[in-house]
Amino acid sequence: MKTVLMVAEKPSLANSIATILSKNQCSSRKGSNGACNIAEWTENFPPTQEKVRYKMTSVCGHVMSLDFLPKYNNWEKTNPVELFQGETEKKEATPKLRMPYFLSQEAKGCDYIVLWLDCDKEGENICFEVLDAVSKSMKKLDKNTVFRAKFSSITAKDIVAAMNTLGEPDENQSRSVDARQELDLRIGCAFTRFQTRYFQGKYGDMDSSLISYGPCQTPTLGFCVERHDQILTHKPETYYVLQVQVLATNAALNSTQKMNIDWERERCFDKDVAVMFLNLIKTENTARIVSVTKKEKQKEKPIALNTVELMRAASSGLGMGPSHAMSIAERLYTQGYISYPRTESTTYAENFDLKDVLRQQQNHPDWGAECKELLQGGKFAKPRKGHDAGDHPPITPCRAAGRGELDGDAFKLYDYIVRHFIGTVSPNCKYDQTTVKFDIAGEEFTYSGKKVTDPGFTEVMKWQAIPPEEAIPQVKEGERLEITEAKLSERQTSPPGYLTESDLITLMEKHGIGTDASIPVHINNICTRNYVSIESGRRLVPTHLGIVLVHGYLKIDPDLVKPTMRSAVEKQLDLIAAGKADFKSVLRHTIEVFKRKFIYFTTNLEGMDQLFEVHFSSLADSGRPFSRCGKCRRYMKLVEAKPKRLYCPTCDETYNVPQQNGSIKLHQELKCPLDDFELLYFTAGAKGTSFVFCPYCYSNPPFPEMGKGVPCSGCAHPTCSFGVNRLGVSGCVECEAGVLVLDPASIPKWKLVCNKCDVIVRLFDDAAKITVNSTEACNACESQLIKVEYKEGKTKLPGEKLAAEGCIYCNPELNALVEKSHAVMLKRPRAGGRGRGRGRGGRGRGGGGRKAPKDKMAQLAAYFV
DNA sequence: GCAAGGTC
Repeated sequence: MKTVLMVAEKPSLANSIATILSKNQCSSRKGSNGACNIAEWTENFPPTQEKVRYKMTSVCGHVMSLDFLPKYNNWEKTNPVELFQGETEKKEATPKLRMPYFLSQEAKGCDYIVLWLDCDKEGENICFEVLDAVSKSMKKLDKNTVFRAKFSSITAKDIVAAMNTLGEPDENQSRSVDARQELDLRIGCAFTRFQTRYFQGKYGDMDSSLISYGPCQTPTLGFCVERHDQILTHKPETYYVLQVQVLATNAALNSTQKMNIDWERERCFDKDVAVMFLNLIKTENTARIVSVTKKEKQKEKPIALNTVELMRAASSGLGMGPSHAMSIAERLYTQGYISYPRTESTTYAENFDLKDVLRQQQNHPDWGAECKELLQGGKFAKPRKGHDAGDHPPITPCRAAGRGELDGDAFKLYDYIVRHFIGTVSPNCKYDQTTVKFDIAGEEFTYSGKKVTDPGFTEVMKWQAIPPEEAIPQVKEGERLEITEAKLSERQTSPPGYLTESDLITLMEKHGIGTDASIPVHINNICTRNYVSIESGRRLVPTHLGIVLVHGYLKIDPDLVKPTMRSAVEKQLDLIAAGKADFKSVLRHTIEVFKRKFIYFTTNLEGMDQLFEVHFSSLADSGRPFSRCGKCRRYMKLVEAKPKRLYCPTCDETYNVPQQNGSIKLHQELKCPLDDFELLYFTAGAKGTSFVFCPYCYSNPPFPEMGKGVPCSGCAHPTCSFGVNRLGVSGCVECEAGVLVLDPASIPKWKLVCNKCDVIVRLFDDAAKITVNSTEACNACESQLIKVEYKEGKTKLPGEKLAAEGCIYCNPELNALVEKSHAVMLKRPRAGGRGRGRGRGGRGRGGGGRKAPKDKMAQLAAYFV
């Protein structure tokens, strides 16, 4: 029997499609990468009309992603303009998943392949990534063996229809995605590298380690700054409002009611004119009722919920950021509480059982009553028609969850999704609107009120309810009401507020900036890059850095920040997708345009730089004198703003320092024997890691194997008293390559620190002195011997001994005073973590955990022999 | 260390 491999875009879809096509008769197993499932069954294959074995699996989004060749990785050596031509390569998008390998394994011996990727351009592109991965292991790959399934919803009807009308993948659409990837990469990286290096080399207080540019993030920032500018340029204007109060008397009830009526002209900017109107009104004692009208009105219920609306509601109503909301939604989905949360569609599938969803919720303490009312009270109303994007159905609840079942934010979001769903199948909210029109000396005034006749969906979506207003008194046309007060009120026009996150999402959606899945990422980006901060009410307030950047682009080349740029590029890409333009020529032309823009930008940068100068201080004026430079012997300054660094004003050079939280101090005014720079000591507190480092070597490793950002404990210098050759004790008890090195400054909480991972080994508390005997190793385990000395009265050695020398693993007296742990706050615990230390001491021999340290020492020392 | 796009 022949075999058909079928691939969907994500595991959940593979499961749904397999269940539908096999009529729930498939077996299922976990894939070798731990993320994907493989479902199998036997059934007829429409294109060839033969019985085949089906194998349905999936990828997890893109298999590959585009990047530059490694030779372009060095920011110092690569001129950013080269990035418009530099060679690129496709790399595995998520190496951890080993997706190409997984696909090629599963494709072995398969005769046909059916591609069930999402029916959009990205999906089409993933089709070809999949084909590439299986090309070598499938029996044959041609027009007769490769099929593309085109479906518009995940319903049995659609999926079966797609299976019966298989087509072929669309290379043009896929190529348009290739083009987009390449453009985004080249443009983003060129601008980002250029402006990061330029401004970081000049200013010391920008507090941002990366000044990024991107075709989506920059326009997103642009929206926030545009609003900021509107606020700043707003000039308050004084205007005047006529305020009139009349008295309605209800003889039957023997009651009166005061009514503030609204002037039809609303406001007037000229004081003299306003005073004239007031004087005119004052000529009358009564207001004549011209008309009383009552109209039945409706407030429309919502359309079905999609991702963007969910994010908006979460931000404005629940105070949750879009990223946070989506990660919760994802969890609710995988736990089976809601349907797939990433969708553009706002219309339910025709055969979707809406009432069944209501039935699931009808016993819920919070909204069960409303569900019953819809089901049994005959109030159920057909949902409004929205948009069908052909991707996934709208977001709906899948099963009932009690308040205690989900934690705080998860329940809040779930609560919203359920209420929104119930709202969509509820009647509209109906109310009567009564409007009373008045005439006073020829000027028109109105008073209106709403009275709810049927709350409809607002019963369950309470925040949408029409607030109860004062009832309209029983008044009649022609009646005259006494004017009890008439005055002029002086007010001022006020600026708009800063953009709310919800406004921003709307703007992004409107201009096609990002997609439902990437909108939260772009918003996150502009926050973490320190371009905007989120203030109360989730409003986005741009920082100095964000404002200066956008103003700079506007000065030099507004295209760089305008939202229209993205859509212009997408139009070009659509030509490729439609087969109307050649991939290569569109790409070449667009790259050329942006390269010119880039060159123009870099040669006209003074425009932007002038703005930076106003807001930021030069490197020379930043930081405090700290340690001596090895080249000029003068003091360098420690700049604390991100990225933390040392700057030598004399040499005009900067040097990297550790970026982790912790403190940096001078290390006993000692110098690196290689370059004469003063040594520094970094410590993340008593429980954290600590090490000695040379600021020059830290940025410019003296030995190729040392790498950047390596402290003295990783330095193979043969005689320096801080190198691994003098302070190294043994191989790390956990990681492969690390060596445990004595921290010579850790007195009295002595510790060994791994020079590769976050293991620390605390030993000999309160000892006065600890030294590593770098010439003598333990016969049994090959660790270097350690000598410990205590002051009188402090010793913990047996028999009140004041000093001892031996192996800290094999000598039981010493081993008893050794304790292993992890440095806190530096790394997250490893996945599937191997516990936090194994209690007292690394065990002696035979534990199998420790590696022979001597080889490593020998390797390092070999450099100098 | 850069982008944006999928998704886990």
